[in-house]
Amino acid sequence: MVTEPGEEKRLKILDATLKLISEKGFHGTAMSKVAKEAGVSAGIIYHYFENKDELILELYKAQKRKMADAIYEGLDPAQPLSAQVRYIVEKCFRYHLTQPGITSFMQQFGTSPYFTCQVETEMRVHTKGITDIMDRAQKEMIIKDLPGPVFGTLIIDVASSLAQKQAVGLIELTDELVDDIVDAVWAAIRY
Amino acid sequence: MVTEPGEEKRLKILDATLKLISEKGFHGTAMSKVAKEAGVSAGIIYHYFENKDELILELYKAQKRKMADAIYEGLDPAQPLSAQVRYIVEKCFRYHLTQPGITSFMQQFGTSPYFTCQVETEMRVHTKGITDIMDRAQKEMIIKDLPGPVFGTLIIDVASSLAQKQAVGLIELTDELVDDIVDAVWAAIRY
Amino acid sequence: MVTEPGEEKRLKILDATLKLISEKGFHGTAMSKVAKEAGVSAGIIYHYFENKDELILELYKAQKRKMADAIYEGLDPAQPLSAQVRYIVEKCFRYHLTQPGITSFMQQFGTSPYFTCQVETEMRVHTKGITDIMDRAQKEMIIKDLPGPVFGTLIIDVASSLAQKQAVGLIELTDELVDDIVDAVWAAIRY
Amino acid sequence: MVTEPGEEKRLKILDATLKLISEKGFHGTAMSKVAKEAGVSAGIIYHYFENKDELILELYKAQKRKMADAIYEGLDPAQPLSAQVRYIVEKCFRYHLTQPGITSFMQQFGTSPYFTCQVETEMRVHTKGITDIMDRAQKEMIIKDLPGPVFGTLIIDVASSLAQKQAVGLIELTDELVDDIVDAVWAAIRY
DNA sequence: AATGAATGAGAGTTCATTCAT
DNA sequence: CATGAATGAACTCTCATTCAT
Repeated sequence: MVTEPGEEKRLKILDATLKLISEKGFHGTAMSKVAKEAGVSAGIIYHYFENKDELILELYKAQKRKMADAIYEGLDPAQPLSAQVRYIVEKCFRYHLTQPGITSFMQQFGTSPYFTCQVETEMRVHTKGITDIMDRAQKEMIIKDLPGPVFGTLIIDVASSLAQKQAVGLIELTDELVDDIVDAVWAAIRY
Repeated sequence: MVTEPGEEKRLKILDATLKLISEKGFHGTAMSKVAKEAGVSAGIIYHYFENKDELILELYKAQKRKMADAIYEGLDPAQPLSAQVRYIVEKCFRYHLTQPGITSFMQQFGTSPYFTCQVETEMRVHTKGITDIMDRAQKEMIIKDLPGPVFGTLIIDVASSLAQKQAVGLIELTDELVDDIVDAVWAAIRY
Repeated sequence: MVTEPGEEKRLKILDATLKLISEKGFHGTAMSKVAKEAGVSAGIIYHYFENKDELILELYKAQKRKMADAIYEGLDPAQPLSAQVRYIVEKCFRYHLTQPGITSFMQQFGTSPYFTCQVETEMRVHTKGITDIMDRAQKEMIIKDLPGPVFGTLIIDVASSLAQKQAVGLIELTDELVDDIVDAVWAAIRY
Repeated sequence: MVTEPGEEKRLKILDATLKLISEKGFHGTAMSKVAKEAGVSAGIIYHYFENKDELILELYKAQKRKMADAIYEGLDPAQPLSAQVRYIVEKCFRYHLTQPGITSFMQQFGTSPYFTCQVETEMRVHTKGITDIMDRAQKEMIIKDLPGPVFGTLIIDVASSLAQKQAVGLIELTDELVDDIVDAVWAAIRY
């Protein structure tokens, strides 16, 4: 058994929440709808999560972790740092563009009153793999001397903003365009 | 009289909505609270706005217009285009950083299901002053050949993302840092 | 107009609450049932009372006041103190015996976690007319030197206990029996 | 073994119920909390008790029995009847004053819709030891000619009322005060 | 005998919206 | 124009009870 039976249900609830919030927003996502979407009873959600806020917070943390892992995955430490940073930027863009649901949720969370300094600080443990590379690139004067969150904005927030604009039909992000944007972001952050 | 008495009340309602949503989010902003904050009765809101969604939409449009006007204001057509574009970028940053309430609302709107291609297209009339400059700068190969919304992301969304991170205490944006970031953004968009 | 229209609805809600709690208990009295019994919508209750606890508390205070007034009413200050005390005891018994609903509610409240020292202390203002007589009777050595709450128990709690036993059919309180019990209580408290 | 293993668990459930209801009331006492307090699973309660109402009823009966036994215990049949009655009154007061949890539960039960003529009639078997003495005292004209439940009220309900007032801090029942109250009650019931 | 995850009805409460005044 | 009491559907959350294990 890889996942216990309880864990599986927990995941179904998180998935349903992600789907609904990305489609209907926080306000449009009732717990009863989450239950229905997840195929569970309304009451059981409270067995796994203290309340709606906690459920949303847990979802955010899980997705942030997952994103960090996905971006870090495939990184070749043997490569020069500049290549590693570019890899991160590109991976970040691909990640968001291919998963509009996750992007939508993360953006809503990040712009809502849920988003606090504390939560973000807690997440640093999981993004350490990436921030370490950025820090080293900074010391080696490969990228600019800017605070970490600024890189976060230039990379993650730009990627997710664009992903959402694509989702609503404001732009079409072809592979070439993505390449150009990655180049632009690279130009922004390189020393 | 510059504003009619009715118009004044309308504005008070919009201001109250902006304040509450920026602080408490869509969910935490009840119409009754908007009324109380605006110092009007609950019923009268429906005289000025069809319903809550329409109120929020109107607020978004009004703020978008205001922002476009504020950024366009002071632009010197006599200056070289590159200077004008830099001016826009800088103005945009200052605008968001000094008005966290507006930024918070705009971001919440922009990441919510309210945000649609249609609304955004409607707004183009008001941002024309700015987009025209960007278009001309593009033709003169001062800035990259990227779709308009990409510039929108690199400038507006980056500015508002950073403004919000500052609001929750994740970064402190000193004047020098803002200059550096404007430089970085300029590096991203320049040809 | 003796009562404003809003006050009238408030009273209907309080009456409905009294009736239902006396019949079904706190647990068996849902807000929706109160609304139905009062002939109002579920939501409006929260316009008059902050929440269920507050509604119940208000009901208690109102009934306590009403009871104190009813018992005090008709008291002849010209009569000797001993007659006045006996009058109080008797009135108290009659009051509870003729209004089993009120008695049931008051008893449930008084034995529940709602009942606190603070609430009871607040009520002293309204029972002052009665407690003053008791105090004077005590000074004149007409009744025993016992703390006020002990008299409260011997008179009010005994009366309500008996009223409830009658309500469930455990005793039948004829007029003569009530007279005998009043005599017994008088024997308990007299000097 | 005095108690079988099953009986022991049954008692733990009853004890937990008593504790929680005395502290939080019927409403604030969920079966899951009873289970946790008793250190058993939620499901097993239904092996010992048909449902929550039955559990509460059983608890009441058990406590009523226990109280009757405790009060009867130590009674010396060789003593004159008047002394025996006084002994009962005093024991009753001490019992309630020293066990506020039991008193609180019994009072809540006695004032709730659980309390019926039938339940009370059933309990007569267990209080027979006491009621017999009262009956004999009545025949010998030591105490007044009042129905049994009236004595119940004057003794038990007065005792529990006072115990609760002490529990919430409305009075402090010193030994001397208790003696005085017992005297008062005796004055009420004696012929 | 024992567990505790699961159910689902129903609780308290909120809130967008209406409408008599 | 303006009020705010009133509505009632919908929300979050709880809990007595069941049942597969």
